[in-house]
Amino acid sequence: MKPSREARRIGVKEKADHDGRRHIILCEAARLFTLNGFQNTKLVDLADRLNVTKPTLYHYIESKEEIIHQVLTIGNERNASLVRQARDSSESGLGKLEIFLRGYARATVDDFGRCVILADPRMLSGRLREQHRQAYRYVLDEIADIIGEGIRDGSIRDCDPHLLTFALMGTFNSLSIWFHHEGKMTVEDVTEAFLGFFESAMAAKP
Amino acid sequence: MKPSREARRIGVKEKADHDGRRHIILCEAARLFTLNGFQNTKLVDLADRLNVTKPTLYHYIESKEEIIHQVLTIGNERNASLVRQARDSSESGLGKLEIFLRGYARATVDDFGRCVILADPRMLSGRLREQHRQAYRYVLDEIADIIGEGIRDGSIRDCDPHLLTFALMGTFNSLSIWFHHEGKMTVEDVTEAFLGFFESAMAAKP
DNA sequence: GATTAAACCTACCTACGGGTATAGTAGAAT
DNA sequence: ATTCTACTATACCCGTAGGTAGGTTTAATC
Repeated sequence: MKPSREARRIGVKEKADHDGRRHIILCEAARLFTLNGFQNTKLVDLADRLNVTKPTLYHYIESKEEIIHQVLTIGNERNASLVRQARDSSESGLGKLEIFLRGYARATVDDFGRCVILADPRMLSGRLREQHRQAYRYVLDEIADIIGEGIRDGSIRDCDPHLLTFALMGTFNSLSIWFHHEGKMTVEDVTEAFLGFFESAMAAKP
Repeated sequence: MKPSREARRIGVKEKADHDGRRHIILCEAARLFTLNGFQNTKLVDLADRLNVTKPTLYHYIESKEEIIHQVLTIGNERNASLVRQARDSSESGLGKLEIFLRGYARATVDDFGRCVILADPRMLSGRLREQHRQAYRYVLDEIADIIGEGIRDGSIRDCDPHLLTFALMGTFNSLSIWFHHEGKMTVEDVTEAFLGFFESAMAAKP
């Protein structure tokens, strides 16, 4: 007497092909990771959320580590794309930096962005850890480059570009910890306030 | 035929009474936690580092969770003490804020300080998590208070105290991730640079 | 309506790591 | 010497969670 499996096969979700479902899994994983942390998120939890059992997950993914890695890759990719978008604009260094930061702030408060910031890379082993480290590093270096450009073109006050990068990223990354969409401030509000705080660091002295 | 236990009982370390040894355990734990992460630090690793076996550890501590909690408590205590120290000085709001931040920067790059920032409180369960949350929160609220005081006494530019707190703490907390004592800059160097970045946020407009 | 491939499930294996039961030793006090 | 306490080790338990073997359902296709 099978328990009347009426609407089975809903599983990972009605519509969507293999890759589509795989992506749904990653989204839900990112959500759970930010919600409960990586180590606290069991594969069964993930499966449950998708109305599926664990082995079904393994139809779409190779291992838990792969899920984490994929989530981080998606996040890193987007950050990299934001950085390119800023860099390829025809603004001054300062302008590019602001373009990036406004995009980054928004990215930082969604599930993938949060994972990138909150994930402890030591969770990953060997090759994957190195891969993530490089992707993360790439963004930081590009920002430092943009800042350097701003210093040269006179739009940003002279300073150590890497230090300013760390300071800015530190501030904006903190969003992923304390910012919640239910609050009274929007990400945009906070972003403008943050940019204001760094006014003197970023605006060149006459 | 016992394996010639020459200098045994060295264990947790020659000199030091019970509480002393307990503290040594916590120090080494903090070191390993910052080095390898919490979840990646096995109790056996900790025991090994102290030339002791796991059961010996349990002579001094109740559980792994207790170790983590104690480490966090030590870190939180020190931060609280820094905050009080700043608050009880007779400086302006801005002066107090700077006193705190200079102390905090130094605290942030040692093992206990790093644990406080890098630890995922979700690791702790129930009461302990709440306790840590409150201790952490206390520091943030006090800083916001100090900033508020600075705004009122005219030493700090008008702004949302909580937002400035998040921005500052975000920047300084990032130290615990990327700062290494082997680098060419000292914490003090970085601190002054960071304070410079926030100059316009913190210096009141005339 | 039989065939097939993708999707899915039940039931299991296994490693790992926190924690313990138990027993033994060192040294101080009696 | 005996005994007591603090300390340490060996050997084990056991829950948990990642991962798998192998069979079943679904739905599209012939």
